[in-house]
Amino acid sequence: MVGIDEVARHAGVSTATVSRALSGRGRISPQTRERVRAAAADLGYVASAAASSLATGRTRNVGVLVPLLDRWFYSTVISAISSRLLPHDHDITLYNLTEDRAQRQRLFAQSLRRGRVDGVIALSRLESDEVAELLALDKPVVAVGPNPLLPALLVDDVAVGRAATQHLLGLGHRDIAYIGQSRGDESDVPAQRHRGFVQAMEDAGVPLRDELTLDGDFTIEGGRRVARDLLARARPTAVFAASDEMAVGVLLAAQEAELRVPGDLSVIGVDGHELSGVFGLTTIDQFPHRQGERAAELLLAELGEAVAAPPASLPFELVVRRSTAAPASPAR
Amino acid sequence: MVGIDEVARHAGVSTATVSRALSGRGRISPQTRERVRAAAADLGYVASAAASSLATGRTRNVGVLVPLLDRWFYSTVISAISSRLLPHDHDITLYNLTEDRAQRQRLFAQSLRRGRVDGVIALSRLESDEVAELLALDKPVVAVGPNPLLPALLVDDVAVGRAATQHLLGLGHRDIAYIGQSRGDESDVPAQRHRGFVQAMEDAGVPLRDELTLDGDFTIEGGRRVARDLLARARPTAVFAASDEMAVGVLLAAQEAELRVPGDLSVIGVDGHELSGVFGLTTIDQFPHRQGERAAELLLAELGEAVAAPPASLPFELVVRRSTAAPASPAR
DNA sequence: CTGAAAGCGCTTACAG
DNA sequence: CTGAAAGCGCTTACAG
Repeated sequence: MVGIDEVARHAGVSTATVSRALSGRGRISPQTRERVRAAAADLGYVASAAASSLATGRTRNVGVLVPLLDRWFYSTVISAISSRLLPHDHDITLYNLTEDRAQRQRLFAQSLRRGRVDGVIALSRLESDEVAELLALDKPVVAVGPNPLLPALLVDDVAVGRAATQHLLGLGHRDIAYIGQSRGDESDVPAQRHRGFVQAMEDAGVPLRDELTLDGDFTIEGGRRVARDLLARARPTAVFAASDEMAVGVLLAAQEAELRVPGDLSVIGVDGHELSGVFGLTTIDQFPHRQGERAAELLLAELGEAVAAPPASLPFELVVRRSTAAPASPAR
Repeated sequence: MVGIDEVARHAGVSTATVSRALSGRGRISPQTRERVRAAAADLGYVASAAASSLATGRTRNVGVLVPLLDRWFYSTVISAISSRLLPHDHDITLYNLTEDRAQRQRLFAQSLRRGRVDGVIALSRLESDEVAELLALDKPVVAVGPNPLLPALLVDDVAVGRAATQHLLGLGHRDIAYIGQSRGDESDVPAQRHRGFVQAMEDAGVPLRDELTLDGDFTIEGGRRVARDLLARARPTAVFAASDEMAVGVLLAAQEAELRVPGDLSVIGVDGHELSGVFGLTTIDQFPHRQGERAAELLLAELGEAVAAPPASLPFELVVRRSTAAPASPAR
């Protein structure tokens, strides 16, 4: 690889001048700048990342902490982050956080402290000691999704749960089952969506029934399994699944049970997952791509690379497709 | 961040000794090593990536070139790469290659030449000028999937196509439709799978019928659209879709057409996509997770971080589920 | 506007 | 086994 000295020699200037010409920092005459640029282009010179980051303290690299790389939501967000960072010439290094505490410990104690990143975007939910280590880095951090103690980009998931439920209530449903996830604490996304469900039901004066609240672990299979059980023993007219993947599972279970959707059963999900379109699933879209873009913009702003976007809660939107309709009127 | 000087002072040694004690390179007395380690641990010292990579020329970082981050196959492979690299203390920086030629150009001409990576894993198909720039880096490169001119990890996709077709032929099918993708050159995965299909049909002496060879663009929607058309005008007893996503689309189209699977129509896909299990789809699993692991291992070997795995073609395997069966015997 | 020189924080021959 | 010192390739006050 050609270094800055060679460029300096070719352009007949000092390395200081080369650096200034190429970085745009500091005053320099237009002619000199051009001469240097030409020489650099000729030689195919690109400044070494290690050397310039050692000299400046900046890496132009962002760390992204992700729990599961091969999940649609996360890969969509990462893709969006990448697309926003690229124009600002920032790279992404990916840190896959497993459940393995020791491994995570090493990530925070070692990897992140090597100074390889200028800032961090956390898609993973972090433990409080991890948050402490992260903040000790003294670098900008942006979280996507609830992450106590960290500046986070949030969707109002209580409102999301309410909106989904109100859609069903508005269609005339009263026997509504809820499929979510019970473990995790109160600030979790699943818990928030459930709270919205409860609020909407209570507001509508519809009594909650325990046997219609289920745990589907946020996968297609989980949704299907739970719905299979449910439909074998109860006949709700509608199901609100707290994720599109679970909702697709419900659709499959309904089909197995020979129930028509939405004739016999309405189903609504949450996410705006790519599968929701395929299955004609009504959903609350939470625009994960936009979440990634916003996270990247926020971080760039904190890094002084862009102007700060106005802080705002993340948007969501009801997308009505063919999986929801008014309940069949009872035989009269 | 605390630097090496501080550790040296605390341990009462020179920075050279600290470096040796921590890196394990060079001879050092056990006592000194321990003293240094203790001091480093106390102070929470971690060597700066920029400084040590400037000094050694090694970054302990691997670049991964990916065409589409939010596609199951790629995110699965990346996840596997990450899991293999982590134990060797190597990070991943992600380069998302879009279709935008100018952007790609900048990636190869600038980003990759900054010296931020020790090697590259290419999941994207590269143009020949891009390959040239990549090789000019003079760093280890491993490609996953066909990539002319690059050392590549390959599944024998002709054999895959043959295996899928032979499964259907073996069940007694003769009217077999093929859904793939026609654009792209001969070394492409789609073209290879198609060749396998053709070979198996010819070997079995079953004439090929043009009207049963279709283009489904490798998405669920594409597979569905094409299968809808197909089933409206022809009645193959089986469909071989060159990807699981297209095969799922076929399943959905069959359902719309009120055809039973496998009673009226057998369907086989390729990939081992997570959806194949959900839909009971017979498929040829190509173990993408293993592909990522192998790619990482190969690269680590070239970087001198591990012993070379024996080079071998990547495995695949027929997974029979409930979407394939013998054709219904014609009414007698 | 430009250059000489110090400095960023490590690593590693070289000497001892 | 250990240390002093040079060097990795940039950037940036400081002087002029």
